[in-house]
Amino acid sequence: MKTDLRVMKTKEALQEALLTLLKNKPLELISISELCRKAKVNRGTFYFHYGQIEDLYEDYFREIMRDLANCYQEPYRHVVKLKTSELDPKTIKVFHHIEKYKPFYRIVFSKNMPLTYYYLLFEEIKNLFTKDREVNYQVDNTINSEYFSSYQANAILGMIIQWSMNDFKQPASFLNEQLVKIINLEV
Amino acid sequence: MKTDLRVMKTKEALQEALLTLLKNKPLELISISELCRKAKVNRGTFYFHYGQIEDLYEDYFREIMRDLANCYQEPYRHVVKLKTSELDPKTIKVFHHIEKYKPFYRIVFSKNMPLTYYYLLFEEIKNLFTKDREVNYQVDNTINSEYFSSYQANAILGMIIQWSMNDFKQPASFLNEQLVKIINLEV
DNA sequence: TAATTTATAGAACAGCTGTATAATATTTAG
DNA sequence: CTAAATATTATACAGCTGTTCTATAAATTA
Repeated sequence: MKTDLRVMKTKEALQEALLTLLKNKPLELISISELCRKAKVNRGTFYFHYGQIEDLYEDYFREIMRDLANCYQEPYRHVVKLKTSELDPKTIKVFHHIEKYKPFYRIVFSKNMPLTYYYLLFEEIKNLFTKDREVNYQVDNTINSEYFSSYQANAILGMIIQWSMNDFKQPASFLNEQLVKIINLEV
Repeated sequence: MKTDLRVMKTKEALQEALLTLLKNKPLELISISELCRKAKVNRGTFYFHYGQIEDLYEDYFREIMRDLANCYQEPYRHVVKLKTSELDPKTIKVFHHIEKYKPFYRIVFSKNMPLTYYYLLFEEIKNLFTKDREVNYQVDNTINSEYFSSYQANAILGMIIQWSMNDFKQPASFLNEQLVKIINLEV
């Protein structure tokens, strides 16, 4: 029981229409009606597959998340045991990933976007931290690892939020340097 | 030129109607029409003052932010020079503040809420960190203080996000302990 | 290929949105 | 207290939303 060809065709049409419309206006200003007109898909059909435009956007989102996962794994391909103090800024690729998909993240971090996307991003980065810790080192076992990952992941997201507020003006390399300095800071 | 009495009356009516409606359904399900019917205010009048329901909600929001500011300042009333390693978990009050306004924050952190509120919270906490640093200690001056504050503020928000995902089950004191442990962790 | 399943189109409906205008009521300022 | 300023109401309108229904087209399966 494979995916129905009709469904694929419909979804592709909607995807493409969305990306086209996104070139001219932000996500929150695109109506379902407009999208369907553009895609030549009946509005009822849209509702058959999705609930809101955001759900459609999510497909695109997940694709980019895959790229993020790859980017983040990067440092571990070079160094076996990771000590932050010797971590080369260049080996962290998260900020470069963001820079690469700048127009996309501009949307994700815009004020009107629902928290959903932020949470997806959060979960993605959190998982990477959790995985990292399992592989590379142990911490004080009275520390709850769920909260620890959340702390770390969102700290980085904090820098990214700030970066987006600065309209991504600084180069990714600058963010990297700052991150390494902050992590190595004695408290 | 004081605030027009009519305006005050209208805004109060809308505020009250909103809080009433919020008892039965989440913010995103409350329509402007419904709100105005409840408040006995003309829909046009609503648009005269606000753009969306969220703008109305923001008044309420700012009130709670004031409480947060007070809570956070708390530790500095006891200790003059703050060293995290000796910071008593009990002296940090942020988590208690969240716990106190649990129903409110449940809304703020729900998936459909726009990022706006998150950003307001973020700015609030960030400012407190910035102020703290100005008063209490200096850091490596090659570290950009804007990004450093963002890192720290959002790290705490990360724990709060996780907490909200756990439906605020753990007591605030647990979050406090975890935070102190994490901060004092040698990297 | 034929029968069955399932996606899509088209149309209709009540309710919401955002905007605009004119008439009216309330408030403020002189 | 009066005149000017301004907030509120009532009404209307085009367009969007979410849902439901029937007929039709397309794909899967046996």
